[in-house]
Amino acid sequence: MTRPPCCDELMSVKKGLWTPEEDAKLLAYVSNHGTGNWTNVPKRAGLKRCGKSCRLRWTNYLRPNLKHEGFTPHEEELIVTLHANIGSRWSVIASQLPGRTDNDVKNYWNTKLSKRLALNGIDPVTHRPIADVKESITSLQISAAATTAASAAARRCRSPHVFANGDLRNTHFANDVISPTSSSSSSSTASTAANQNPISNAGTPPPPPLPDVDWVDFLAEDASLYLEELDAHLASPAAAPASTSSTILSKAPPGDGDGGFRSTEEVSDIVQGVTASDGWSSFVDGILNRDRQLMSEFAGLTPDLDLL
DNA sequence: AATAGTCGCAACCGCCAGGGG
DNA sequence: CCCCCTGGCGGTTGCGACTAT
Repeated sequence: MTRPPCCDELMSVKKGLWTPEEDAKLLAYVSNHGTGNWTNVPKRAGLKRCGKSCRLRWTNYLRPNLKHEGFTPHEEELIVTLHANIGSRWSVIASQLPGRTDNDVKNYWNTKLSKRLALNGIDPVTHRPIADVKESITSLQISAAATTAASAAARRCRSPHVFANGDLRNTHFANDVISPTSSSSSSSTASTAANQNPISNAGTPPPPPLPDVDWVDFLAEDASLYLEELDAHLASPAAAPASTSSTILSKAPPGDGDGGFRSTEEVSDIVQGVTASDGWSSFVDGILNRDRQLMSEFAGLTPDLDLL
């Protein structure tokens, strides 16, 4: 049943970093024959590499017109904005950044932007202020206490649940052992859940939390890593509300952390909004307004859901 | 100067969708 | 219509470079 490997494992396929000689061979082959039919590329180019590896090397490193310098503030804005609107669709995001690959964008997000968002009081998963998340947790706990009678019915449903407004308030993994070992890993886990199950039960009331394993538990644990910084941030007289901060890391479009799909046209609109904007505030306002408009038009619905 | 810890990037892995036979 | 191959995608890992002690 398992799919055979893309490369003949009997043949000694080299792994790891590419040498300049290998790069030269691949470049020479592609310049002569073009891209495509990657499975035959290693043999024809005289490389002891997997075809997939060749394609990746070309796409992420050797391809012409790739930028290898650092990301500009404008690119950062674009990444954060698009991530807030479409989630971790790195290829879509990268397509809006000339010279950048999805791997570049993904790495930059994972290593820099998500951490900076967290440090500035924005949950990198939902793009909402941590204060809102804290409030959600509190209200959830109150709600949970009042609705324990319904928990038996909810126990039968294993999918993460998201409120119709996009808030990820009550995701649980009844049969999964969630044991976050670091903020980045747990963030990644939550991100995956949020993005792969966007508004999975829109229109239906969220079930109450389960007493055994509740995602809020580890969210709270995870969030605690930077809640102190958030409190300090909010306590500071100079601190602006997170959603109006002039820094890139403070943007928090309301009610949309679901990673719901946006069409190419909508992505382009977002990009144009960033490009046309002469200031972060107007840019943010534009995004927020558009987000509110979309959420009101398609409350609780996403094309992903429509496909189900 | 040596060592441990952290960071960032490159590459790999597994899954999935689309297209062709 | 079905199966298989290929390419694409997102998540994860490995490792070298850098920094702090």
